[in-house]
Amino acid sequence: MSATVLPILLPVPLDRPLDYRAEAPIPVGSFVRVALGSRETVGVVWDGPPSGGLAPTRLKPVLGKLEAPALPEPLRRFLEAAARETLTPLGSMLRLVSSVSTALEPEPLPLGYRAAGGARPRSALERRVLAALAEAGTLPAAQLARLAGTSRPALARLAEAGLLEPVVLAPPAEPRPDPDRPGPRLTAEQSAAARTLIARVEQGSGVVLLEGVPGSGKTEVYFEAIAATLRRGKRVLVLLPEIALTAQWLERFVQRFGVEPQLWHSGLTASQRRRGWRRIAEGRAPVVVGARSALFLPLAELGLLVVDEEHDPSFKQDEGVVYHARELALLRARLEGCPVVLVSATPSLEVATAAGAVPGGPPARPGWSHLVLADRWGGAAMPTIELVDLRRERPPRGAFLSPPVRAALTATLEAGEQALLFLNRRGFAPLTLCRACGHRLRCPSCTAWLTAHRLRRRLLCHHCGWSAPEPEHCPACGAVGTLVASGPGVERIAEEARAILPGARIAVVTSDTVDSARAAGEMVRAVLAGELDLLVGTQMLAKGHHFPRLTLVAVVDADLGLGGGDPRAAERSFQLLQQVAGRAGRADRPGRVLVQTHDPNHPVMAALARGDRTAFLRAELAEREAAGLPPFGRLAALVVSGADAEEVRGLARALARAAPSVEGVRVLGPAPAPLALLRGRWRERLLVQTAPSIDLPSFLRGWLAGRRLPARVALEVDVDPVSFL
DNA sequence: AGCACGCCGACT
DNA sequence: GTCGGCGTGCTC
Repeated sequence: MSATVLPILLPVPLDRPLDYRAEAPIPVGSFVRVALGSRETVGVVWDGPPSGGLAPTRLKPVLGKLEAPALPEPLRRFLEAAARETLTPLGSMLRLVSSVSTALEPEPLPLGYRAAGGARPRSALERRVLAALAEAGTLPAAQLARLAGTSRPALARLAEAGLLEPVVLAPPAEPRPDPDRPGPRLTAEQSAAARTLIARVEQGSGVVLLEGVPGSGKTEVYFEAIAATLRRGKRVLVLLPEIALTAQWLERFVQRFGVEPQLWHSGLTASQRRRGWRRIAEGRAPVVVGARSALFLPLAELGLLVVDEEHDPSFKQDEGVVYHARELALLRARLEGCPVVLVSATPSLEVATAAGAVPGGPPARPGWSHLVLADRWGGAAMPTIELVDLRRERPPRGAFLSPPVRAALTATLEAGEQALLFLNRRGFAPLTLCRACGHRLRCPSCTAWLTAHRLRRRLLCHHCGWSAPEPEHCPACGAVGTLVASGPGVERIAEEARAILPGARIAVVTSDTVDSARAAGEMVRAVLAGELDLLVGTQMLAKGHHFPRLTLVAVVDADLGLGGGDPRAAERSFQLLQQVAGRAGRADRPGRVLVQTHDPNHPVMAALARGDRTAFLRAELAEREAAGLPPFGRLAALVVSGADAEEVRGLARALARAAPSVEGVRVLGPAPAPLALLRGRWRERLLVQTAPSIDLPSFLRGWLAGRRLPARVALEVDVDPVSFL
């Protein structure tokens, strides 16, 4: 009797597998049920020797193997590498893979019936049932019940009585995407780009930046790479920012491939997730399209990974397991042995640099290349961008729209066209203060002002969700009627626009007013149908949609995203403003973009006005190089947080003192984090800046190893932070 | 992540 | 006198 000892990885925050005992060996990668403490959980048989920390006789037994395909080897290696890179316990990574626990049991196969041998009907019902079966032979239960005018329980009774014989049916046929359906005719430029991508697919490696303005056909070009992958019998994973998973994208996919891809995003119901996960694990989904969490799906035989809207900040997951889906996509592709296509109209500085896409910047990294689609389909012109200097073109007292913007709005609506006012700030006003005593209303559990929301008549904290009705008197001095809203939010801009444009049909578009896929679809429909004249919205409006009648975009406060000491602020701001500008004039009508700023000489504004993205990237890159910031080095942010401010400060300081002194590593801080108080917890932040020669995750592990903080104090490590908030 | 174990306040 | 708060630590 030879019992086997197996290392089993569990979906709990442990950084190694635990040993269990089994009667017989179980293949590596298998999903198994085991006891953990007093509960039962599902783990995965891991590679390598058992840890041997406990004598085999003291080990708990494996309770059973689940009927699910084994976790493929490249995915296991990926989880290990991703855990190392993000300083996350390996077990926490597994949790991201198998969050759908019920999916681990196979779906019941559909039940059907056929007539039992020598069956004789003894009633009207039985005659109808047998008649229905006479032609087809075997029918699915639901269909038979319908045809015979009865119910499924009734059929079950007939089977019990021996009249019917239950049959396990084959699963319904799944239509597969057809790579050989004719796609749209590609231009010479697009075909050339598609051929390059196909060559990467055939070679099974490489990273390609596919850059092109909106409407240049990027999607159709990478569809050809998807087709080539399918012809080779391999699978495809496409990552998109959550909101870009639109009906429009799916429509184009269906047009090209004849069927819908397998979707994966947070909006799926539990049963859709279960079925989808199962399909993917069993290799029945050749193309999976999803948001960042799709990166952890158990696809095998991956032949191509696409990250569309590569620059989008929402690829960064910053709660729970902190990771950047684009960076981890590159890692997974390397371990799977497949190429990656990164797609964007406004590539991130990191990607542009690595792909050698910044003129005057460093050459492409080995294996990276850059493709540009320069032409807009149908020859639509890019809009012109004009700066409005707010120091000269002053808005009226208490208002935020300057005379040129007011005039342009009026003219656009009079011409029967549509306009968009962009301000990346929800609510009515970002601050409420007391005219009598100067008191400012702040969140009780964050270092943040409360935002006034007039539509809901409440004050909200945008950081923790705290909210309260608008008070009637000042909480500090008690004066009544002295509280005034200060500064602009989209609701206030809409109010101002209503005064300028009497009778105009105006919609406020933010996550408060458009909070579901259905609401978004309805908004898009209303704009396309010409039922709206003016949209006032946040970054929600910055991307994706094609509004042919929209010819004017005005940016209310272009300076908003700058400042704040974030090294990526300029880049992000430029990207966002460029994306917003791209909403104007997409069909045959020329677009006009007005950008209100207090600082027209700021490099971001100057580059926008000149339409000179290259010069901007080059200047930004030079600054990053001088400062040793990414992509010329790496950053990590460590945030210590807890309810006791003094304790948090002390621990953060002790952590900084314990940092090993290494050439090429700078540890800055601690300093109060930008939100020094968040959800009632005080936060101190340390920044780690390393030279390219340093392995940042290893340095962090060496530093933090064995350092224990009391459980009431948390340490969050963010490797390669995107935002510094 | 759960879950049990352990040491200090308001109750049948 | 106990029930239970959550702070702390372990899980093969």
